[in-house]
Amino acid sequence: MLPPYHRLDEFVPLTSAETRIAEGWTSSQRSVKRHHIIRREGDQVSGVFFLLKGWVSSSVMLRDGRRQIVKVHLPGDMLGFPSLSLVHAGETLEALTDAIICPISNAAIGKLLMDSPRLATGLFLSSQKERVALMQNLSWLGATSALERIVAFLLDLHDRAKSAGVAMEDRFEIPLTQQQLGELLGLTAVHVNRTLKRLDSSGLVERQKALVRLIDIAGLQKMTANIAPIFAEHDAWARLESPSSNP
Amino acid sequence: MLPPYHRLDEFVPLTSAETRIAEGWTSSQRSVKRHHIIRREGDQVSGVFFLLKGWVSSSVMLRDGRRQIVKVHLPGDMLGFPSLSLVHAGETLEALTDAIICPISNAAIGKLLMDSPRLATGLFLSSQKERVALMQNLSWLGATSALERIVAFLLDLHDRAKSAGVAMEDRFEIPLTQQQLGELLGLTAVHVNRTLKRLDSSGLVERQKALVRLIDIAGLQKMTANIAPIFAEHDAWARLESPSSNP
DNA sequence: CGTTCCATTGACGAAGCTCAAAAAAAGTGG
DNA sequence: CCACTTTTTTTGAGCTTCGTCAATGGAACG
Repeated sequence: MLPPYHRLDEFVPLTSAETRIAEGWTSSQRSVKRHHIIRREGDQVSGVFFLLKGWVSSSVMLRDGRRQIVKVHLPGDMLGFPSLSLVHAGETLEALTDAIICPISNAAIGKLLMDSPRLATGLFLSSQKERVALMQNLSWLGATSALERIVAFLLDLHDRAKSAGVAMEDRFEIPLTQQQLGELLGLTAVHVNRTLKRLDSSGLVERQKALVRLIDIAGLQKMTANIAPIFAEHDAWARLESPSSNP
Repeated sequence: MLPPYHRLDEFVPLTSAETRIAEGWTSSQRSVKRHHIIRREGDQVSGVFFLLKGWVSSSVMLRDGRRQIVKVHLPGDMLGFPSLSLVHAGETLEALTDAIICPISNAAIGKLLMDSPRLATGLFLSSQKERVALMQNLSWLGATSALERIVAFLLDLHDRAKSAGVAMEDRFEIPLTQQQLGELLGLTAVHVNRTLKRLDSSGLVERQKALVRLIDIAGLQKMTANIAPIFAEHDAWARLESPSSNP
């Protein structure tokens, strides 16, 4: 059975047969420990994963050892889709916490794309949404200060974590070291630390270990007003009108 | 008829019926002048576009006026797909040169996704490839110097321009102002200028107006050795094995 | 032929990086 | 549960890259 936070029918209502296919993914569950590399950049792409529980990072490595975390995945996310277009994976998937993933083979994805157009459309649109998120992140890295970036990240992640059911109304745990935060935001760990300290002393945020409490969300949002996306309603989505789009 | 540089069957061989659908896209061609805004961020999403001729940029705007160019599109590219997941477009499409685009309606895309699984799979994988490119760009912005970034961009764009048939073996025209280059690479126009001058004087590159000549491609590649993707063969792609994947 | 856009350059300032070290926390084997 | 190691956070000092502001000349364009 799919967890309550699954988002497969976010874009397209599914038939019951299609829902069964999606539920079938969860029949093979794999537990992975924190820090475990689920798939390394360069590995053969044998399929993708559905993230049932836990947090997973997706990152790109540079030859000199630096790396860029490109996405922090939460329960309900699909992992590894970009690499479907490559022979060798272009991203490393690493468990940030103990996690449960459900492997889905290339063949299963291929069959789905051929035989389940509604499900395929859902995955297609969900991938486009990920592209929008990447574009947004790109604009953060390219055009904003460290403080804006960190605040924007906290707010965005908090929203997503709430949707995924892993955050309280005003607080949540972020299983990322400051080093990793830096790799995500394009900053050094030292500068992440200084910026977080500055945030602490502003009184808008409170930290105890990995637990982050957003004391004044409105105040934080004001800080990112300049860099907020102009249009990004996350609650309403286009439907592709088509004669056969209702089950 | 599709231009020779179309890449729709890069991932999946198409049936002749599907090829006809793709060719049908080019039946409605729209000419747009340089600087014309094809679609502005926030506009209703009525469809996508196939870029038949010319260069188009895709950018994200921040409220304070700064903007981030997230992609420079070349002939043969599909434009506007990410926004299919949104009601209001999340990206601005602007013609960098005089261009010819072919509008494709939401309904046509919806029909295609429902009725032409092979074509849909091609679009799906091509979108995943775009995600990989975005991830790569993210790592450039997050973890590299201005010089590395500019050189990496020149090499990457030159490759793509050659594939699209708009570049010679060692030179091509880049219809971007230094301001736009800055918006693409997360730098100020002033710093782009200084860095380009530095490149000039290194003798690896020669510029006359928009015409750029890569004098020593191997030397340039060496400069980006540290930031080159570890795995990124652009000439071999995964096939999703499936009983029905051969026409 | 003036107006506007674009490239170029200089002087200066600031955000963020490097190096280094110490304190705190987390993991580990017995 | 304790000693020990390793990782992570925190802080300081100095430096570099890149940004800001401002001005000039040249090219493009109506």
